Amino acid sequence: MSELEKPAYHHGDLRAALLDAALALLAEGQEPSLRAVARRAGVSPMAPYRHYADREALLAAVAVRGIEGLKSTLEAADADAAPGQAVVAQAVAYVRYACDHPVLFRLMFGPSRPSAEHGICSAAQEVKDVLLGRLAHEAPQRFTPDYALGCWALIHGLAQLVVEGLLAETDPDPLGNGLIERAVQAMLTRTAEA
Amino acid sequence: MSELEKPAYHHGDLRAALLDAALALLAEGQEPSLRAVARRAGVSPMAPYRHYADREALLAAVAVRGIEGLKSTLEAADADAAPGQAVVAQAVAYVRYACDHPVLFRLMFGPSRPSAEHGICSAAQEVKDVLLGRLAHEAPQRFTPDYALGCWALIHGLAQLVVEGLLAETDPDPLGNGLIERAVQAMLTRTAEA
DNA sequence: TGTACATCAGTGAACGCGCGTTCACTGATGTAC
DNA sequence: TGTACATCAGTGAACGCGCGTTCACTGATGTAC
Repeated sequence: MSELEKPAYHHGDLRAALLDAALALLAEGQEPSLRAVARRAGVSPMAPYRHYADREALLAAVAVRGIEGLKSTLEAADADAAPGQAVVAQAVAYVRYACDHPVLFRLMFGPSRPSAEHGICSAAQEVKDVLLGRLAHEAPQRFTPDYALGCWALIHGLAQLVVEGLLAETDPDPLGNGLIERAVQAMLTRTAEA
Repeated sequence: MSELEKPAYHHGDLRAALLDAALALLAEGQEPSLRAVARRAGVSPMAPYRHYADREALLAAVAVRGIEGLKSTLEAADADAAPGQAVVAQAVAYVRYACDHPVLFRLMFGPSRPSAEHGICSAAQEVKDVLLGRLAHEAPQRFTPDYALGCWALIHGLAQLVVEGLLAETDPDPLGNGLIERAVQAMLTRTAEA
């Protein structure tokens, strides 16, 4: 029918379509400006303002979606992991997610990330909880808030270093050659220092 | 004399002055665009092109200077640290440096960081070497490349999380209340897992 | 010591760009009677 | 069931902005003879 040919004046679910458009742009490595997102969604530059207060609000929604995606990825890795290997498996999944979606990853955790009122802070904390959830359950005696933060920082730092290419010169393929696993293993299996 | 009043047509050391101008802008939290840097240095928008090929080259020079600054800070912290506390002391110094210069820190390690040919990759690796230098010397048996990368990632990740405000909701002052020390300590003093 | 001239280091106007956002609008939808 | 009208969801032209970079230039410096 002509329903399919002529784009409806009323889009139906432009709100979601805008999010998808932004994610598509990010997947191509482009910064999702308001205009670019609207263009991608096949809509005039002003249309997004019906659904988002401004540029920041739209990007915040995208960032939250990215964090949801990371959480799902971590949960899947956690479910598939052998006993005692949950943290290492999730670390690899974390870094891979960052590498697969570098621009999105920066938006989620980087400087252009919109401010706290959009709930990104707590969404990020949930990432930490997912990361450490199984460990807290399996080995509660060694699980402390400080340790949890340390693990998150370790994994997040690895992801940052890899995604920004800071290891590229010495190590071109840290996911492929097992460097990530080994670095995490090395940090988790140290004996007491003092 | 009038030497001091009228700005010389030939600046003298515009190259260095441009770097200082960029750092001053960064210290104020502004992005140093080419035009803004020139403006700040009291010079026409085109003047920087005498000294830097383009925007990227100038920012790369700024980033390298930032990395030098971080290295000096780490070395000072290392020198002042009690035996066995070098890594923790340097972690605190690392995070503090990031908090003191958030925009510069992002430029050094973030998405806008110019690509590898400007030598930032290797400069970053030197940061790792400074971080782990004393440990390699004091306890060579536990020092491995994997462990070194893990330590760097841990500290770098903490700095990222703090500077981007991702801990702000649960922990408003992680440097003041010792959270950083405790998280690093917790990671370094674990007993073997398997 | 004086002069001609090449080179160096800056100026300043202008370009085209994409951006976020404003404004007044119009076509489509839904609801009350 | 039909109609009037409010509301909703989009359009499209225009704004002012700062940006990186181009171009042709000019004033200052240094060097060879």
